[in-house]
Amino acid sequence: MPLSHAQVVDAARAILVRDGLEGLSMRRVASALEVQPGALYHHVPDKQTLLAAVADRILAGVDEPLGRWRPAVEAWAASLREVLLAHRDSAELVATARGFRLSRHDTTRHPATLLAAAGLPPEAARGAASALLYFVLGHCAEEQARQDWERFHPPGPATDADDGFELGVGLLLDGVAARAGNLE
Amino acid sequence: MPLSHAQVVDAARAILVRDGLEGLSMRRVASALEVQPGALYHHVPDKQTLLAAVADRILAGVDEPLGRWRPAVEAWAASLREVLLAHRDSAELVATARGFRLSRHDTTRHPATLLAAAGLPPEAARGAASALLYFVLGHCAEEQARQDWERFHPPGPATDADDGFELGVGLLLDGVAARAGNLE
DNA sequence: ACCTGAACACCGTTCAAGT
DNA sequence: ACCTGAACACCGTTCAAGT
Repeated sequence: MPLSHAQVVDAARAILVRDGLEGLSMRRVASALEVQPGALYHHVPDKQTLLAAVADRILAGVDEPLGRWRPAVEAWAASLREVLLAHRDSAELVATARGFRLSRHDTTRHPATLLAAAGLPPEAARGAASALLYFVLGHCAEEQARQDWERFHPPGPATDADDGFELGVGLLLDGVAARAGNLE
Repeated sequence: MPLSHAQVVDAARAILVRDGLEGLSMRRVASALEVQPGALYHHVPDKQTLLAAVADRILAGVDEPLGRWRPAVEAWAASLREVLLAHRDSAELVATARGFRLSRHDTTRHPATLLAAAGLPPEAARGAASALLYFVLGHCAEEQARQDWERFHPPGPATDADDGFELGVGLLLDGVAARAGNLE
């Protein structure tokens, strides 16, 4: 039975979760699938595209809640964070993959829609959704870098990551509320 | 005349600006200095530490403006963006180097001080400063990824990056204003 | 102390040859 | 079409040996 594209992406995702981003090499994906490295290139054009596919697969698990704009956006942000924290190093992976411009997944589409419904002009809604995404990625990358660090080093001083997360989202949404016409 | 730590960091920074982050290898730094790769390890323990030193050197150029909190924080954010945009791929470099936890530079110290003076409790001031940093890094990483892309591909649809930047900073600072006691 | 020369254990990617 | 085997052009890092 020949290898499929989905199997390659899945194997890569499994290695990411087990060994982290720095352990995710084409050769290790190949060896996990018991295949020669060159065989991967029948299913994926290069490593960048494979990483983008892994990022898309992870992001596919993010909820797209509806309802009153503020709780819905807060739930979206919380779901994004939850999905990222469930996959080691995925915040950095997603940030990196965004740079390649090879993603199919449009991460900001849903929050931008919610913010436009709140009364923000389309341009501002997209901008605010991007700002939210940057904050969540930056915050989760920091959390995951700390987790990676503490795999091999003694834990540093405890910090409440949840509080910091809610603060950042809250500040941005307060800013939105101040500018949005429709406060329902 | 023997090589110095500063020369190694400078050579690395020059290669970053010319060739980008993916072109920045220990072997290229060595060959720019007309030295064998192994020679670098007398001045730097490993590549991660070198990257962190380059990031610190770049961030040393960021202004630390004083005065009324809101214009001062806006000026800090604008200066950070300016410094990042002047060094190819530096937003991604700084984000990556932060993950190593090898930096001497405390990027959020100054804005956190300004925000505390604005009336935010110390914990919230640090959180808001981090949120600002995440936004600036994310926004600049996106700008620089686009610049890298357009080195070899036709330009995509024009977007106004300045507007997006001011929007993000404005949303966060509106949120701060809503929570800060001292509005001077 | 500082550097060379050479090696070690890896990378991503390509490609003729086989089935 | 799909994979193997083998190669190519790179990596980061280490270390005996020289000065």
